Amino acid sequence: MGETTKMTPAARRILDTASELFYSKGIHAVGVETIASEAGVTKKTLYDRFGSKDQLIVAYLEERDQKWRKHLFSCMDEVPDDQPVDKILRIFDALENWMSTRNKRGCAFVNALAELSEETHPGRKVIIEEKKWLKELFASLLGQLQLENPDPIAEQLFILHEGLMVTYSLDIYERGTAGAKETAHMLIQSADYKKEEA
Amino acid sequence: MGETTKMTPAARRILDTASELFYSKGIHAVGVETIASEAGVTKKTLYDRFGSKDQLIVAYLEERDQKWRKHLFSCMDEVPDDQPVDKILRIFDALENWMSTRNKRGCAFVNALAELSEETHPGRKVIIEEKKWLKELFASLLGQLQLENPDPIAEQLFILHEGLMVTYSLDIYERGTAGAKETAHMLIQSADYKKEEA
DNA sequence: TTTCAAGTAAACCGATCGGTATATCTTAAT
DNA sequence: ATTAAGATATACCGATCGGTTTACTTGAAA
Repeated sequence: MGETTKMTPAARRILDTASELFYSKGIHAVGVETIASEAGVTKKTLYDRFGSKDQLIVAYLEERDQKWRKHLFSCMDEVPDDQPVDKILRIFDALENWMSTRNKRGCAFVNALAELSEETHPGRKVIIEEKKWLKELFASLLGQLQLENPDPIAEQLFILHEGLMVTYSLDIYERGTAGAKETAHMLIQSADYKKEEA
Repeated sequence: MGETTKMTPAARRILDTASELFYSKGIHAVGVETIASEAGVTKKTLYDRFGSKDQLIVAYLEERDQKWRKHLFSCMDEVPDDQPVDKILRIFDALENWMSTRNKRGCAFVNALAELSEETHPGRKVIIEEKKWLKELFASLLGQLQLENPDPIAEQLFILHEGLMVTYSLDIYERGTAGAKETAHMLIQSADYKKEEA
């Protein structure tokens, strides 16, 4: 199910239903029978459109990845391109908004990775690529500053981001993501700038 | 299965087998039949000792919690009680050691929480208590310093810890936990100390 | 007007799920 | 010597798992 592929109305309903159930109940805990009936569709239609449960899982992960990136960019687009520090901090704003609306059960990718233990499952690649992409996003934004060595800082920002995401569902924070944003700011400020001479 | 309860040899084998399988394959992906046969035990013995799969899951989580705390304390005990900063940093050493030996698939508690979606499942309490306990451990160690407001820092250390743990299995770090330890140190140093006057 | 993709309805498949039942054996404590 | 706990072996239970099959209907494009 490629990025620009138009889905049939039934396929759309199936994927929407599966996405919600996979995230809220877990992948293995939800059967195809349940998905089909909740979507108001027969099992045959589900298999005609998606081929197998595994492929439906992959479609779920790919679409969630797309939606998250889109949300992220729409938040970051509000800050001008020549202010990379603010853009980085905006990622944490985007996360807060994302979590409070459609992320009550932690990180969908981390959760899915916990269930997809088979090394060869195609869903794993989607997940790992998503994580690498985010880490690289931090790195490329830091790269716009004149930092001596942006990668270690990008790594810490990424860890901070992931930690915040997985622990958010524990409901133990009073200040939301504000604290993490301050930590992120501190991390950026702690970096050494390139020496201009030579 | 309380902390000091002596298990029968069969029960011991069952729990060991279940722990390894639950962690490596996921909870829902492993059936009681598999656990019993891998442990060299009949299903009846499993049910005689643990009552149900859910109770076996709880025993798994409780024991893993105990082992982790034991490991943590044995690492922290090597640094004197009057050096709380080093004790905090030692938590990150303990984490590195723990992860490289028995944590190749991320955080067992986060993974289990992803699969236990039912709000009433007794395993959820074990997990959430474990996370709260760790956050409080950071807070109490910071409390030994004369900090103005230790809780927000404890929160950030906790997020850092969790982020490192869940992302470790992605195999994208070259320096292991060293970077996170530096971030932790920076966080502690950033805190304001209590004003001595008044 | 024909054709074809998209859909419904419902039965069916072997395998596995968590859990129970019955009957027998071994071993250590009373 | 007797009892009771811990264990084995094995068959069984209804329910659900992912997936397939056959037959029929609908709607829009060629």
